[in-house]
Amino acid sequence: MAQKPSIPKGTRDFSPSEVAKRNYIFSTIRSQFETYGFQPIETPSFENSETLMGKYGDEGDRLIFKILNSGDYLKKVDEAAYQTKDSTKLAVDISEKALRYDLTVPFARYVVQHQNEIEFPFKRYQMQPVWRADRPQKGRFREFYQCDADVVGSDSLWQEVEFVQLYDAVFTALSLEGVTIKINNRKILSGIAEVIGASDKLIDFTVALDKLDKIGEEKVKEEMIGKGISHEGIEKLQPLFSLSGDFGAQISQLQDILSTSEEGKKGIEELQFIEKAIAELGLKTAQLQLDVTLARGLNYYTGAIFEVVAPKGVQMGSIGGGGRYDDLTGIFGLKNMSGVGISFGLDRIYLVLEELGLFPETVTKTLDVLFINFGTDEALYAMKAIKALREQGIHSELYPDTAKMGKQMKHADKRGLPYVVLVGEKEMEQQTFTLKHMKSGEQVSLTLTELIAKFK
RNA sequence: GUGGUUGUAGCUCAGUUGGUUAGAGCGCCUGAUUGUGGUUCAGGAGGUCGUCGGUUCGAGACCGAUCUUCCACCCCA
Repeated sequence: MAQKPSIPKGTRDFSPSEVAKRNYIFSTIRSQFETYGFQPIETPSFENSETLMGKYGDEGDRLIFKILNSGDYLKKVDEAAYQTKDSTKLAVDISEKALRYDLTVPFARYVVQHQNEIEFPFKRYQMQPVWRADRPQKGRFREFYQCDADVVGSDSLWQEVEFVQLYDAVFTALSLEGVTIKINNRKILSGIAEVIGASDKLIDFTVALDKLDKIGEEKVKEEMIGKGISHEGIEKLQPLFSLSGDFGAQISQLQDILSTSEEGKKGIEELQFIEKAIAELGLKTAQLQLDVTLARGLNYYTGAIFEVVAPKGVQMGSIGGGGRYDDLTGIFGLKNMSGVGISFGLDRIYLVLEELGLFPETVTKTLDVLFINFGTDEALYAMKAIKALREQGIHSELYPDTAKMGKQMKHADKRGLPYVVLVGEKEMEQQTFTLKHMKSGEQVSLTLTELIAKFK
C-alpha cells in the first residue's frame, strides 16, 4: 500500500450524511437566533496576533495556533532570543498572525473597529470554526465550530433572561430535552472570595471550587490550601459545600454567607431577577439551575456565567457556555460597553444528538427518485420527465450509464432512495412511467402529470 | 505541556512462549437472474501487519523512535 494520505490530528473529514446532519443543527440554531433578533456577521479565520494573545490567559496563549510569517522570517528575529532559544520571545518575531481561538474576542475587535457604523444595542450571531492547539480527546477537537449570539451596549438583565430562553428554544427545537442550564454570577464568586479574605486569589479559588463535582470536597479544600487560602477562610466556606435545595433555598443560604459583601449581594439580586423572570415566563424543556461552583471564562466575565450540560446519562462536557462581560471592548480601547452572550458547541451537540438518535430521518434525504437508464432513446424520454420534475423542485436524476438493471437497482438501494422510475420501450409507447416504491416493491404505471403530483 | 492507551483486509476484530503460504464475520466484485435491488446459492478479488530503525537463523508478536487513536490531567465547546 502506498503511503496513505492523512489529516492533522484533531481534525475531521465530513461525509455527505455528516454534513447533512451538521447543517440541520446549524439551520436550527440560525433560525432561533434570527427569531430572537440577532444578525449574522463573519470575521476572518485569522487575526493579528496581538488581537488574540493575552486575552485568554497563559493557558490560552499556549493553545493559540500561530501562523508562521511569509518570506525570510528568520531575518527579523531578535538575536538574543534566538541564541537563548527563548520560544515565547521568538514567536512574536516569526509570527504576526494567529488562527481565531473563539468568536468572542474577534467580535469585540469588530465592535471597536466598526463602532461608528453599529447601532447599539447590537445583537449579532456568528457561526464559524475556531482552532485550538489542544490535545484531542472525546468531544475535543483542534478545529471545531462555535455558534455564538451576543449583545453589546445594554446593561439590562433582560438580555440574560432572553439568553436563557434562547438556550431553551434551541435545544427544544433540536428535540434535545432535559438539558440543564447552569447559571452563576461572577459577583457572587468575588463576594465569597472577599468574605474569606482571598480576593487576590479569586481565580485560584474559583478554579478549585469548579472541581467540586469532579474531585470532591476534601480534594478541593486541599487544592485551596495549596494555593495559599487560609484554613479560617475555608472554614467559612463550609456552608457552600453543603448548599442544597431549589433556587430560592440556595439563594437564601448564599445571603447568609454573603451578608457582609456588597458585591456578593449585588450578584444575588441579579440572579434573583433572572430566576423570577424565568419562573414567570416558563421554559419548554430545559431546566435552569443555580450552580455556585460554576466558574468559566473568568478572564472576562463580570456578571452572569452560563454553562449548558447535556441530559443525564450522556457523557459529554458542556455543550454551551456564556456570560456577561462588562468591559470586553475595553481591551481594544472602547470603554463602558457591556456585552453578554452565549455559545453553542456544534460538534458536541452533534455527538449528543447522534448518541441519543435524535436526528430526524429526513435530514439525510438526498434524492426523491432515480430514473433507470435503459438506453439512449429511453434516457432522452426520461430526461424530459426529469426536467419537468426538477422545475417543480422534485429531486430527481437519471442513472448516467446504461448499466445492467440489477446494478442500477442496487445503486438505488445502496443510496437508500425511496423511489425509482422505469422507462423502457413499453412505457415510451404508452407515454407512461413505471414508478417503483423500493421498500414495498410495489409498482404503478403513471402519466407525467400523475408522477409530478405524486411528489408534490 | 504531563501521564497512559491504540494501530493487522473497505469495516469490526482473531492471531498461542517469536517458527512454513497471516485468518474470521460483515462489506465489495462476478455469476445463477441481459425489465427489477434488499433474501439465498456458487465463485473471486483484496494485507510489504501505522511508519522507520534495531535484536534474532527467523518478527504481526520483542526493543527504540515517530505518527495516529482514545483516555486522564491542565484547560475547555
